[in-house]
Amino acid sequence: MACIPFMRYHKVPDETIQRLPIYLRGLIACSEEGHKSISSKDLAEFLCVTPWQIRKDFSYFGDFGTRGVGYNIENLAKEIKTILRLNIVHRVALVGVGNLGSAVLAYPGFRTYGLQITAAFDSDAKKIGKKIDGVVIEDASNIRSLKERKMDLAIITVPREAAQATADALVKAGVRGILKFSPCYTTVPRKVKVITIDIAMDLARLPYYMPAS
Amino acid sequence: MACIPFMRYHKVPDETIQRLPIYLRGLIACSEEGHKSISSKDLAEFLCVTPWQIRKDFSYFGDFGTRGVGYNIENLAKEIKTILRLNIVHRVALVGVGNLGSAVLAYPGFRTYGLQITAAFDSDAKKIGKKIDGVVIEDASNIRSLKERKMDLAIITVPREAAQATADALVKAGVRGILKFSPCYTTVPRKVKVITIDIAMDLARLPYYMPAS
DNA sequence: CTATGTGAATTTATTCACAGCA
DNA sequence: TGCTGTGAATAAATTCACATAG
Repeated sequence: MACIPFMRYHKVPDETIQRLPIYLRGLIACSEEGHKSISSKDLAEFLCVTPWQIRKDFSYFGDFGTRGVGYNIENLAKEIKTILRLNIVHRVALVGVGNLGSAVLAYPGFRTYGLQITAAFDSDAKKIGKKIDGVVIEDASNIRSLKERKMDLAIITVPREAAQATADALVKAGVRGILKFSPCYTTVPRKVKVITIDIAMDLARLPYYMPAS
Repeated sequence: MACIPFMRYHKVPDETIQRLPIYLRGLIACSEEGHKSISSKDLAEFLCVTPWQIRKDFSYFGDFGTRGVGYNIENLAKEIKTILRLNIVHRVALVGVGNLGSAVLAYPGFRTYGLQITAAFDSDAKKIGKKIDGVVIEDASNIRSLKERKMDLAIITVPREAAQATADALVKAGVRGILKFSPCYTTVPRKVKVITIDIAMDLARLPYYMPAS
């Protein structure tokens, strides 16, 4: 009950957490179109989901709307940010400045959520000291400095073989959230959350849905 | 019943389909370690899932194991590939050769699943004709040629604003499976499957799981 | 005796229907 | 009256327990 803020009586499904950033993205888009208020019905239509799904998801955390009216967009966005702990700016470290790592480093989409990559590491001596998108590449052995730099979020874009060692180093440096692009399982302490994006795997399940040509 | 091959009486959960590539990845890894046969218990341990989950997932499609023994790795891998329609090599088109697109173009992980990017498109005249990872960048207007080139899988790595138009062009060219990195919803005909990878969104839900520092 | 395959039980998530408030 | 918030009903996925085959 007490360990997660804003949680009400019921346990929050992980699916709900996955949907919150979608809602946030939608609200920000609506806000940019100049709207101040929106009903669950309209937001649902905009995002191609159902109104009751939206209302149920919010109900786990509090009463954010006004009956008969709808939701104040700015306020609701702020509430979601607070739930997701995105109400503060997070500085993120990236390990593995190869093709994919460089692209992620330059990816503009993080700003929407108040996330910014402010450190990059690689083990290739030729890359150390170079600057990509304003971030100086440091030697991988410097990962340990993340503790005193108070950075606890990281992105892993190293080859599969190096993923476990990288995760170990990050955990040792106090990192507690990892977004990993390496296609493998990685063992971490219970308190550390790892989310894996496996690009090839996602592409690989597309043909299943495509009836024979 | 008839439209999806290998399906048995029960409806197959989408979660099962999402897990099949994980099993495949694990089997390939085991095979490379020289193993010929494996039990659901050992495979489960290796992949950090449960044995009954694995057995249940396979049971939707057929009897692939031998009671008292386990599964023949090579055979099971072949069965999964057939289910996912990965038993043939798929040629994939990529649209949007920016930072992320270039990285995806050079990504080595697709080979595991018999997927290869053999066409790349961009609307920036300065990029047309250049070669990245052996693939010549073509003008986006050439997307229409995908029909006669018999390519029905595509990756979208264009900015959000261009995603819908790109998807429209791809669908018009006969593409029926799309892996999209653009963070937005895209409308496509029912028969077309879109899988979205939203990098920022995945990073954005990490802080939720991290107890206050 | 071992490990699969699967109906049944359980748990979990989604959908509904409507009470309750502006 | 309109739209939220939520317990109850439904649907779905996971887990279990055991019959079955090698």
